Amino acid sequence: MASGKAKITDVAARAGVSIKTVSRVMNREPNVRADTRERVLEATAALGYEPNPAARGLASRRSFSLGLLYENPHEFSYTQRAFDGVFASCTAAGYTLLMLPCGSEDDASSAADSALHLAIQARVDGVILTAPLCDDRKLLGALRERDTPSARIATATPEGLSCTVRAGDRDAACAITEHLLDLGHQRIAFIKGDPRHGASNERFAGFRQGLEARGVPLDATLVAEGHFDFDSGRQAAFGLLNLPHRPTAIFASNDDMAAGAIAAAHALGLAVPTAVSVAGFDDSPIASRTWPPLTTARQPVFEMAAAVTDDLIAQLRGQLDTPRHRLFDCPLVLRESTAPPAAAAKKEPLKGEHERAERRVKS
Amino acid sequence: MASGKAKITDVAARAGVSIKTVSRVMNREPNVRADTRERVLEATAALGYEPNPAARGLASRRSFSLGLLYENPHEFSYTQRAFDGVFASCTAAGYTLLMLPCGSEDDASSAADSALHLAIQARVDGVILTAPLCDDRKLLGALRERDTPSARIATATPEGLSCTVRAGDRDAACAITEHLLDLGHQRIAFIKGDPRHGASNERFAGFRQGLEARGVPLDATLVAEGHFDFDSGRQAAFGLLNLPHRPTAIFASNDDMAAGAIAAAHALGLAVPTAVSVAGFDDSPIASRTWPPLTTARQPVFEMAAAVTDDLIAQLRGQLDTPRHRLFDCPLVLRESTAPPAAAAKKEPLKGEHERAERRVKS
DNA sequence: TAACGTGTTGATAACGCTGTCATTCCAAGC
DNA sequence: GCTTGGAATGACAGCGTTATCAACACGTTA
Repeated sequence: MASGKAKITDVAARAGVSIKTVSRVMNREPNVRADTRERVLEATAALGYEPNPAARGLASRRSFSLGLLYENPHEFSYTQRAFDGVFASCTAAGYTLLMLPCGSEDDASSAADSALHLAIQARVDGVILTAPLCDDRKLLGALRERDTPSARIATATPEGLSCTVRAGDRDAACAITEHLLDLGHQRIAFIKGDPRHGASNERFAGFRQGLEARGVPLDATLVAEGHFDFDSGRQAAFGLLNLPHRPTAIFASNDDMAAGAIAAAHALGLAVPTAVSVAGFDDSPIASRTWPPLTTARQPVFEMAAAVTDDLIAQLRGQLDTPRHRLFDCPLVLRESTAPPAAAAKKEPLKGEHERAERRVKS
Repeated sequence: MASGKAKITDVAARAGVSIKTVSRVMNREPNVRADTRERVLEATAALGYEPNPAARGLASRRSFSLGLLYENPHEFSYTQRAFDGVFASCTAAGYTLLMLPCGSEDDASSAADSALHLAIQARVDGVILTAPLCDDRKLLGALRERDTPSARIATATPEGLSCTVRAGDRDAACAITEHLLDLGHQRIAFIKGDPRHGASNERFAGFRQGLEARGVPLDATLVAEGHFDFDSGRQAAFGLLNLPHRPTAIFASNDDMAAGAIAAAHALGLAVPTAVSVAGFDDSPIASRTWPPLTTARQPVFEMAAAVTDDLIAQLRGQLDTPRHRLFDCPLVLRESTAPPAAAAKKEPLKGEHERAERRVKS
């Protein structure tokens, strides 16, 4: 209730115990009699006592804070969702969280450098790395050298001493591909993601796996490069949709690129999904903001981030002897951007759009 | 170069000075001879010395960190953009930054409480408040009580002891309205924002001002309530576009709602901008990801956040005697979601769309 | 009864830095 | 040469907590 200026000696005096006992209570250490603990808690409440984190950090050589390292994110909502998950776990465990953006534009080495500098300067107890930082060998080596525990989100190498979490990218990409095949699509284009992300390879592998399972050959002309951002998705889709024999479906390996593909289709006067189906990946906020909303696979970023943070904190507390490697499923999310290919699509793509629009007006 | 374990005594020994002199150099204090400073800097570099923030904080009674308080943001990219700006200024000034999300869903009082708790626990030197937290009287009062300096982004009350920054919402909204009027629109609908945000009133005021300047009466049936999020924008637009005598343009008071309005128009088979023009506000990332991309007003969130952070830090350093209140212009961004009203729009809205699409195919 | 173990508590020394104040240095003025 | 004053530097005491280790209380066993 009172001003936040009480210190541990005040609490100790009021509770009639030594400061060490107060410290024990605050840190939930064992071997404190129940009634003593009660008295101390009463005193802390009455005085509005909050331990001074600087003093705690200095004496214990820990900072009780973690750093979340990320590169300038391509898909701008991913970091936010990861942050929310990490923050939730940090708060529950009494840790504070620092977001540590790392310049990326230029070269990857500078990203690693700035990451390190930030982490060292902030003296965090551990860091959480998002893709593609989590697979940067130089950065990982430097962290190991400094004995900074780390956890990795969406890594390509789910192994080693640090806890990791990743999504079942391959299976989900395979499921999306099969969904498109089930709808009757035979010419399915794929837009790859940033090759530095481990997920990119996995998703492409899932796409190929899905085709193979159905005996549909991979057409290399229908595979385009992208970088997980809207513009690269739009560019790639323009190229694909201008092909002499264009695809009836585009599977972009994330939602931001899928949104770009939709924009490209619109710009070309091709209705989605009537003339061309589009699928994404992640179920990020933009997936439900496009028109039509995107069929995608839901990557549970919040849950993944929270889980791996729990693991890292457990590791810091010595409650985890061997690192844990988690895998989360990405359930298919069916929305309106995918549909069976129109038989007449190649000849009169606009017919479908017109009919569809009319059908919906005043709905 | 070396391990990050060097302490100030090591540096002092190597440089042949006292620890106090090292401290002076590290803190850029005056009255250190140039060659002494050089020797110290050489030693810090050689030893890879990084001051221990906990010890610094304990001794100086400062944390060298700021907190960025925000509510569960309606428009998910705003916080990220603000964060980037605040972070840039913090880094430049040697401060670290804590993001402090405050639960909001339920009641506003709990948001203020959780905000306070976070800020106190983290012992930040100051906090930066985003809307609508920045106008929460209870929160502001509690901060003042605890002598926690604050800065406010997008406040409705640009006054008082804390530095503030806001956008010229009214003027920009007026400019957008005039843009629509200039295109020939007479029936312009407006979707209001979350009433707890000061910007909501300002933008609505700007809309009315624009109409008034041109002598167009305000039609109350064309004003809908929204909450700055996609869904409320879509809902509101559905209502407006289903009106017997529907508007030819919709001005949504932020981009997320405008994206919702576009989705509603698409769902009703109304082409944008041929059958209905849509304008947003903010120029957030989604503004360039919709189809068609949004005409909007660019709110320079990064610059605003960076500027107010600079001001707060200057205040903390005692370099600013009276609080500074900044105002940033929001330039109009013309994209493809606005166009002159189609003469035939009311009778055959789909005609325009069809033609437009055909004209664009293979472009 | 004495010795022992276990659970509980406290006295005191760090932790690595900054603030305060004393001291030294050195050039300028008499 | 001696004094003076401001610039440069250092000695040392905290800052508020945790860690270490000693001390104590109390029930159990020999």
